[in-house]
Amino acid sequence: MTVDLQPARRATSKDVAASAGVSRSTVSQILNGDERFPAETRARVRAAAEALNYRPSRAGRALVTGLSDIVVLVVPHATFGPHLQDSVDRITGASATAGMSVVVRFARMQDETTLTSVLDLRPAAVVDFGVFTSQQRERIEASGTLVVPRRAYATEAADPDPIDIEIGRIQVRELLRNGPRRLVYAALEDKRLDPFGPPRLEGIRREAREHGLELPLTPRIPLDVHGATKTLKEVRDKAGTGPLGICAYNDDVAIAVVAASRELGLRVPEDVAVIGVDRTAVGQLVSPRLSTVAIDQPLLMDALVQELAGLSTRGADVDSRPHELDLGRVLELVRGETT
Amino acid sequence: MTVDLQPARRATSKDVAASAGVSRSTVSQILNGDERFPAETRARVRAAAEALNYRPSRAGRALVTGLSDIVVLVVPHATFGPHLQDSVDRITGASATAGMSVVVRFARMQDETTLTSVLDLRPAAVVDFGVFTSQQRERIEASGTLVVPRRAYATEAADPDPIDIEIGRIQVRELLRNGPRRLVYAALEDKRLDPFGPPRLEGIRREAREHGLELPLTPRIPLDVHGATKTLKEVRDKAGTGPLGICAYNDDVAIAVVAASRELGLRVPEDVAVIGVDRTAVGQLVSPRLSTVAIDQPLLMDALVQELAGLSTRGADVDSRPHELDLGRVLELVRGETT
DNA sequence: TGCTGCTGGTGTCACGTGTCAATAGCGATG
DNA sequence: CATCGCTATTGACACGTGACACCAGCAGCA
Repeated sequence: MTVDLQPARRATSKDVAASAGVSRSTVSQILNGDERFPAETRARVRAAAEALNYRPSRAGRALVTGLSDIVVLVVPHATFGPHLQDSVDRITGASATAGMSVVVRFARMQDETTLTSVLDLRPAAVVDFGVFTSQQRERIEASGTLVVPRRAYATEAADPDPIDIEIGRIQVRELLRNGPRRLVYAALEDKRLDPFGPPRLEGIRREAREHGLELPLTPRIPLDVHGATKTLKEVRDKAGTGPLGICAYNDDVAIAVVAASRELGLRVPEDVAVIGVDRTAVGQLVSPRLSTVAIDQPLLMDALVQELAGLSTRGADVDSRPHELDLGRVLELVRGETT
Repeated sequence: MTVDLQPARRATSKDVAASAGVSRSTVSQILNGDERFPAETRARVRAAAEALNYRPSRAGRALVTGLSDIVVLVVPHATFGPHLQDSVDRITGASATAGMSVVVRFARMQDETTLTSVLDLRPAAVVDFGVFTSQQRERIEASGTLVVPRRAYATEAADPDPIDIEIGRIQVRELLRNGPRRLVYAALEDKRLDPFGPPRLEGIRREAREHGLELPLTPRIPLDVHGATKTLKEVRDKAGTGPLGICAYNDDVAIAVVAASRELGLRVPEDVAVIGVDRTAVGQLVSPRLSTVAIDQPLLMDALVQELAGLSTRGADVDSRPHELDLGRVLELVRGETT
C-alpha cells in the first residue's frame, strides 16, 4: 500500500466544477446562494462539493472580497472568567455553522496595537467586549467590518450599558436589605482592565441617590491579603465606623474584601456586607459563601449570535434588529452569607 | 476640508514599487530578505515601504504560499486560569515582532471540529497546549504547519511531560512532610478537559512508590459544595479513617476539597492535607490559605517563543534546538496552611 | 421573418503576493 | 572583436475566488 506523502491538496472550485460537469463560475455562484439556477443543477453541484469535501479557500475569497471569514472576539484581560469561556463556546459553535472561524484576541484597553492587529486581520466581524472606544469602532467599521457591541441595544456610545447599571442597582438593593450602610464600589486594581466599572458605578450611584445615601467610595482592591487589608483599612478611616456595604467588581474582588475583613477582625456581613458579580464556582465554595449577581451569559451571547447570523446570508436582510433583552431573565441575585 | 470616505485603501507592493522607482517583484524580494540587492536599493525600498505604511496582504501572501501568518494557540477549556492569560500575552508580544498574528482557539479535547477548523485556518504555526493527539499533530504538520508542543523536549508523544511529573512529585513530598498519608489525586470532574491529569498522576505514582505507599485514589471532584462533599465522603469510606493527602488538579479543586472537609467536620491539614497547582490569587485569599505549586509561565512561554522565532527568518536555520528547561526554576512550592 | 425576453449558463477580469527564468548592462577575458 | 560571466533588475505566471457582462438557445409575439 502506497501512502501519498503530498500535503493532501485540497479540492478547489475547479475540481468541483469538473466533477459536476459545469463551469467554475457556476460552482461559485451556486455555492454562494444564487437562486436562479434550476434545482437539479444546484443539487448536482452541491453533491459534488460535498463528495470532494470542498471548502473554499479563505485566502482566495479574502483576496477578492477584501474581507476574511474570521470573526474576532476582542476580550479585555480581566474579564476572562470561567463563564466567558462558555460564551466563547457559544459563539464559536454558532459561527461554525455559518462557515466563520472564531478566534479570540486578548487586549489591554486603550492599546493601539490591538486595533492595528485587528485591522490587519480584516475580519468579517469584530465582537467587542468593551475594549475599543467608539472612535476606534468607527475606524473598524470604516474598513468594512461589522462591529458587534456587547451592549446590543445601546443607542449611543455614551449611554452606559443598562445591564451593568442594573447589576449595580441589584447589588445596592441587596446590601441595603437590612438597613442603611455606607456604600463602596470595590474596583479592580488595574483600572485599564475594567470596561464595566463606570456603568456599574453609575447604577450604584443612581440607586444610592434614590435611597438618599451618600455617593459611594471607590477604592481599588488588590488581589492579595496584605494589599486588600491596607485598602479596606483606608476605606474605614474615611467612612467612619458604621457598617459598610461593598459592591465588588467581581467574585474575586469580593473574596479579597472578605479576606481583608477577616484580617481586620470585622464581622461579615454585620460590619462589612459584600456582594460580587459572576457566581464563580469558587465564590460558592468559600466560607462565608458569597452573595453575588449571576449573569446568564448564554442568553447574552444569543443576542450577539443573532447579529452575527446576518453575515452568512450576505446582503439578504434578515431581521437584524437587536431584540430587546429582558433584564430580569439575564440577571439573577444569588444570596449567600455575605449580605 | 474634504474627507475621503473611501475605506482607506491600503498601500500595496505596487505602490511601494512606484514610489521607490523599481519593479514590484524587486520590492517583494527585498522585503522578504533577499540579500543580493545592493544596499542602496534595499534602503530606498525599505524607506518607501515605511513611508507608505505598507503591510503585505495576508490574503495575497497566503494564496501563493499556501500558508497564512497566523499563529493559533489551541487551549483546552479548563486550563485557562489567570496565569495562562499572561502566557498568551507573552506569545502575542513576541510574535507581533515577527509579524505574526496570534489568536486563541478554545477546544474540548478529542474534538474533531477543532482540528478541521485549525486546518482551515492554515496557520503558520499551532501552539498546542495539549489538545491534539499525536496523530492529529501529524496531520497538521503534514499540511505544512509548524506544531509547537508545550512539552518542548518530550522525545516521544507517549512520554509524560517531565514538568507535570515533577509537579506531582512536589505535591506528594509536601503532603508527606509530617508523616505518611493515604494519597489521593483529585481530578477535574470532566475528564475530557484535563490534558495534564495523566502525567501528574504518573508523577504522584512514582513518588508514592518510592515512599512505599499504596497507589493513589483518583476521584473526580465537582466544583460545588454538595458534590465535592459527597465525593470526599466516598473517598474516606474507601480509604479508611487515616489522614488523607490530596493532590488537587488546580487551586480551584483544592478549594473544593477544603470546602468539603469543612462540611464533613474534618480538620485541615490534620485529617485532610491538600495542595493545589497554579497559585491563583483567590487561593491565597481564602482561609485556610492554600498550599500550592506555582508555575513560572513566562519562563515556559519563552521556550515556545524561541521555537516560534524560527518562523520569521524563513528557512534560515537559527539554532532551534529547544533548550533544556531547568525544572527547579519553573516550579516553586508555595506553602500555605493546608499542608 | 425579425424582434424581444427569458432561462441556464460561461468567459474573463481583478484581487496582492512570491518565485523564478530571463534579460540588459557592462567590464573582463580570450 | 566576440564571448563569457557577473550584477541588478524585471516580466510573467500561478495561487483560488467572486462579480459581472455576456452568450446560446428557445419560446412568444407582431
